[in-house]
Amino acid sequence: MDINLKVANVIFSVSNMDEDNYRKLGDKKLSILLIKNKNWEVPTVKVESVCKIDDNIQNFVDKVTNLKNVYSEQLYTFSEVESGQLEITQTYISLINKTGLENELNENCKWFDVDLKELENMYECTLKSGNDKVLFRVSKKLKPQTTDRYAFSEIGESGLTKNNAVYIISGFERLKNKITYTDIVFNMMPKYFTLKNLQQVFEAVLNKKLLDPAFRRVIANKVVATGTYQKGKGHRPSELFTYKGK
Amino acid sequence: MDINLKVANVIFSVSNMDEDNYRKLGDKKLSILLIKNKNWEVPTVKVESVCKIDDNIQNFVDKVTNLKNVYSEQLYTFSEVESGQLEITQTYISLINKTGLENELNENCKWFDVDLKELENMYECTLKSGNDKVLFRVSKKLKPQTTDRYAFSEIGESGLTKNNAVYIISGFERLKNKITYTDIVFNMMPKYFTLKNLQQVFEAVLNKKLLDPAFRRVIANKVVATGTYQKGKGHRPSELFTYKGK
DNA sequence: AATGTTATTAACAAAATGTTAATAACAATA
DNA sequence: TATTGTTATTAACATTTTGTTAATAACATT
Repeated sequence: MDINLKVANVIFSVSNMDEDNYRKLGDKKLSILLIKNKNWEVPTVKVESVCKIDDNIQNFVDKVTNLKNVYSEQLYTFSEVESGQLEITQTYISLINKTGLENELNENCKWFDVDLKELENMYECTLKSGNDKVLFRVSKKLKPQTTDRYAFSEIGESGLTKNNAVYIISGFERLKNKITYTDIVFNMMPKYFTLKNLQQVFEAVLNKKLLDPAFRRVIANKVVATGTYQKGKGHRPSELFTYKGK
Repeated sequence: MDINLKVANVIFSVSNMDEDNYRKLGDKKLSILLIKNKNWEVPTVKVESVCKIDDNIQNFVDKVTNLKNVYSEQLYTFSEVESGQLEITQTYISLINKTGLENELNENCKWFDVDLKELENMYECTLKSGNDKVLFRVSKKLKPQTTDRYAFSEIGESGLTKNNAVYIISGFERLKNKITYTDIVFNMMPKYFTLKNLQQVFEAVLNKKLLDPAFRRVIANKVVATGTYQKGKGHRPSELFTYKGK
C-alpha cells in the first residue's frame, strides 16, 4: 500500500533560565529543539528507504544534534488521511544533555525554553528562544483510548502546525509520567551534577516546587556522591553527584 | 512508499481458573484472545484502505469480539524488513470483560489462560485453552530505548511467531505498569464485583499475592459500595462494588 | 446450635513522606 | 580577622501511607 511515512522527534533537554524570566520554580527550564524550515517545527524526516524505523532513529538524532548514543523512545504513531493519501507519522522523544553543545547543532536548529501552563482542560505552551517565540494551546485528553485526542487552537504567530503541537504535548506528558518511576531524567543531566540541579529539573518537568529534604531522600538511592564540590559560588558549595546506574 | 501495514491487537480479559490448575495467587487468571488460522495467533488485520488507524481499531475489535466500546490503547509500532519490503505492524492492547461473551466470539477465536513466570532475564509464558497449549519465552528488555529489544526462543509446539510473542509480552508489561497508577483494570471488570475479585485481578496481573486490608485501603476511593451482597456462598457474603469513575 | 469458611475491619507496627528549623560552608565585605 | 549574606545539608519531628496480625461478622452446612 502506498503510504507517506514520516518520523518526528521531540528532543528535550534542560536549560538555564533567562535572567529576565525568573520564576519561583528555580533556575532550570525544560527546553526543546526546533528546526527552522519555513516556520519552526519539530525535527521530522520522510522515510524514503526500506529500514527498521527504530534502528534509524539514532542516525536521525545524530544528524540534527551531532550526538551519539542519545536516549530515545517511541511515543505514538499518528495517522491521518490527506487528500486520499495515508500519512503515518511515527513519533519519538529523545532526552539529551545539551550543555556545551551549542556549536555542534545544525545551523537551522535552536533550543527553545518551554513554559507550560497547565489549565483545567488544556495546556498553554510558550516556546522561546531569543526573539523567536511560539505560542500554542492543546486541550487535554478527550478520548484517552486513542491518540487522536487533542483539540487545538493557535494563538498569535505560532507557526507550529497542529500536529507538531500535539507531538510536543504528548512528549511532555510522557516525560512527566515517567520521570517519577524511571531513571530517564539522567539522560538530560551532565555526568556530574548537584542535587539541587537535579531537583530543579524535576521541578521544571513536574511544574511544581519540591521540598529539599523530601526530594533528597527519594533520589538518594539513585545517585552516588563524588566527594568533590562546586567552587566560587559565594556560599556553601554543593557536592557533586553522579548517576548510580542500575 | 510501498509499505505492508498491519494492525495487531492483544486482547486481555480475566478468567476463572481451571479447577485442575489451582494456585495460591487466587482463582482469577489473566486471559488473552487468540485466533486460529494455520496456528494460533494474535488477531491481526492487514490495512488495505486509506483510514486513520486509531479510528478503526474499534471496528476491528468489534469484528473479533462482537463488542462495542472496548477500551483500546496503542502499544507500539514495530517495523521490519521482509525481503526488501517494509512491514509495519501497529499494535494495540484492548481490555474487556469477557464474562458471558463465550457465544458471541467468532468461531475461530478462543480465550487462553495466561500463566507467566517471570525469571531473571526472561518471561516464560504458557497459554492454555482446553487442550490447546502455547508455550514461549521472551527475554526481558535489552535496549529499553527501542522496541526492538527482545530475544526469543520457542519451546515445543508453540505455533506462535516471534512477533506475536513480543506483542503479548509488551502488552502484558504495559498492563502491569499501568494497573497501579491508572484505572484501566475496571475495563476488565463486570459492572458489579466484589473487592476480592478485583484484588484477584490485580494479583493475576502483578503476579503476587496482596494483603486484604492494604489492598482495600488503596482501592477504596475508586469504588462505591452498592449495599447488595453475593448469595449462597456458604460463608459471609461479599458486598458488591462498582467503579466510581473519575 | 455448632462448625467451616470467607469477608471485613480494628488495631497496631513500620516505612515513607511532609515540614520546619538548625547547622555548615563558602565569598564578599567591613 | 570577624561579620554578613547566601545556599547546602541534615536533624528532628509530624503526618500519612502501607504492612501485618488478629479479632469479629455473616452465611451455608451439618
